[in-house]
Amino acid sequence: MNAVENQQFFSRSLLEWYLVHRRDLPWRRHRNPYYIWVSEIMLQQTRVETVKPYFQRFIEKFPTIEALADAPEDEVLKAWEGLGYYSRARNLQSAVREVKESYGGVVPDTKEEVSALKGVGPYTTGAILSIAYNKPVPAVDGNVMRVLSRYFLIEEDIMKVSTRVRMENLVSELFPEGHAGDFTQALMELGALVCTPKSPHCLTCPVMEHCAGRLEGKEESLPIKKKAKPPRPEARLAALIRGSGERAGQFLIRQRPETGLLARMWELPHVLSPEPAYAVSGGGAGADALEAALAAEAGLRLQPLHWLMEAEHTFSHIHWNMGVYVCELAPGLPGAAGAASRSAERSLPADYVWVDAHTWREYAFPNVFLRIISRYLEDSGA
DNA sequence: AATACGGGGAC
DNA sequence: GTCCCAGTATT
Repeated sequence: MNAVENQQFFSRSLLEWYLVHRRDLPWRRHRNPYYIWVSEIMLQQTRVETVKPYFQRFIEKFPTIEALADAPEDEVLKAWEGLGYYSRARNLQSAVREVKESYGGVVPDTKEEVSALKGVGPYTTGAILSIAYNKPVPAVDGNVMRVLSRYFLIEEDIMKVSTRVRMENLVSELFPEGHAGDFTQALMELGALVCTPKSPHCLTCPVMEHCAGRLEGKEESLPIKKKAKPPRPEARLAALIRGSGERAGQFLIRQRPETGLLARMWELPHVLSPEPAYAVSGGGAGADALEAALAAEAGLRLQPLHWLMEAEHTFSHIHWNMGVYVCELAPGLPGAAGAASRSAERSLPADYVWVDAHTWREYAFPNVFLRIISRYLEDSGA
């Protein structure tokens, strides 16, 4: 069998297999380019099972490009809460607004236009054009790299751009005439269901007999991928600042800046700590450090009351070890008991807001703060 | 080419 | 604990 015959065998077998084994996924029920687009953004670095409920809720809340374009950003972030990589949500809304303004609300169908949209890179460009418009534009993700590296025995580091480009060229040759969308999904579906990262199910694979990786006994060691750097540790101290007097039952949250980590998400006030929480472990040293740092940073005069908990949270590049104290504001300051509280309200930094056991849920928090606040409210019997 | 950017599920 | 997942933007 020559190379061309091998490619034809691969494409035809894979396509046939897909038409039988394709999963019934929410975004596969219609050929709505907006649905495809939303699902592809959500699926970046995120598993299908995680995305399903988010996708359903998101489409219910923002059924059309128009609806998403006109929504407040806060609501979009809230709908994304817990999914991670929140710039995806903000870029998606920004791009949807662009489609509304420049393309009359219709997702464009050329490579140039689609790939120019915010948050849409080479993979998502191919996914939208092939799945929504059945155009033969390659969509090479982790699944596709794994499948191709095994079947065609490609032993290049898949982290390298040059490898992804080689895979894209390969997929372009492999597209079966008139079936671009199904073929794109077939490649990913095989990677998700059969050609899995560990213990691939080769015996049920439709192209096993000509898989070069398996014939060489290398199916478990492919694809080749350089190890990622471990996240750097970062110790932090957080304050659950509860109100007293007429602010009883409330606590203080703040919104993160426009850019960087967890941009525009809400959180409890927290600061970098010289010592990890396990060294502080609820002692006065941590409370003192927190009080001093938050005074310097936000002008808040804290009165730490007691230790709440330790919280660990790992991002891809940072590991937070966070010690959390329950605090109040020193008397005479906003939220504290005392006559001056009304007029002193202005001295709260602009990005700080009081919430209570119900209203806090309207704000979008990263997971680690959802855990901390939930624990606090349980403990306080709210 | 390297790094920033979340979170969770499978082993 | 480790891996890595339907990646993109920025430097």
